[in-house]
Amino acid sequence: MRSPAELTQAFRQTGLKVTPQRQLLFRLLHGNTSHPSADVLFALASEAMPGISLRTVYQTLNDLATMGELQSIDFGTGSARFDPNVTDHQHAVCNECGAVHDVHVSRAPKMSGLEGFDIHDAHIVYRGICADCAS
Amino acid sequence: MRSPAELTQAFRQTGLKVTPQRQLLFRLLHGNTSHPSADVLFALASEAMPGISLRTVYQTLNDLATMGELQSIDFGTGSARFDPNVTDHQHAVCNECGAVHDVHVSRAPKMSGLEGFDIHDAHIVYRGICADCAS
DNA sequence: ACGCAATTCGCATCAATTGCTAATTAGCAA
DNA sequence: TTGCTAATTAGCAATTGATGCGAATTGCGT
Repeated sequence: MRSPAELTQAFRQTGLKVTPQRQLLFRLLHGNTSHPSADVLFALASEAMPGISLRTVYQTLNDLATMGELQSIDFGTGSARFDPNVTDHQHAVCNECGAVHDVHVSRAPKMSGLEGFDIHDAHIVYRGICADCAS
Repeated sequence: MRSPAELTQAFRQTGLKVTPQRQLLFRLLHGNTSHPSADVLFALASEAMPGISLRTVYQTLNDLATMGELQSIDFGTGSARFDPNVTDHQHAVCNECGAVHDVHVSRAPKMSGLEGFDIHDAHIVYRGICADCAS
């Protein structure tokens, strides 16, 4: 995801308006590696801006996802997680605390057993116990 | 997942009863590689047994999952998919028709960038266009 | 500063799944 | 075979994450 300043330009160029609510979400998401859910972002946003609507949080997240500025990922944890890191990477999910960490793999593994499938992308999810929960 | 006959034994040994509804689901699931949702299974079951409850389908699927006879997988398609194949394999999901295919990878790729994470398992989801939809 | 289209926000709605419970039934034992 | 008892069924209510809707508000180009 680009910086709040760059997003402001991008939104206006697309015909979208830049409201205080959106600016706040830009700031909360930029450089955020915690893979927050909409609920968590709503809680964070509410601290800085009491009265902001959960509906607006969803709206802005969807706009950002549509623009390719962040990706919405379903880890099966009940609610979607949002990741402003759209570069090539994978995820490790802790079975204990639910935290999602960014990881990298050398290269995408080849699959076999299916002819003629045109692969667009591959997502890998590692599950286990993170360092914090192991101690 | 084991055969309907073997499951019958396993259920009784666990103190669970083997009802006609469950026997039907055993048959519908055994050897099934279509990764059906609860809804689809309910539709199939309803053909053979009109009046069967969706609640019962969920109940039996949960029982089977608890016993390790099948796995419930969330591909982010809105509803859980059920896979009676519990051997080591991965999945390819068609972005066009939503079909889920079983695939295999030579070995799980090593991840880097996260120290002290104890990996229990890794799931890989390939997304793209299947052979049928490409033509 | 104006005007219009975009946005906000609260509420209703939706879809997938689970909770609850009265009526039924499987399966063991006599 | 019969009876007993705990498990199961089925229908409906409830729950949760997310979206549709619409009136009031507000960005922002002119």
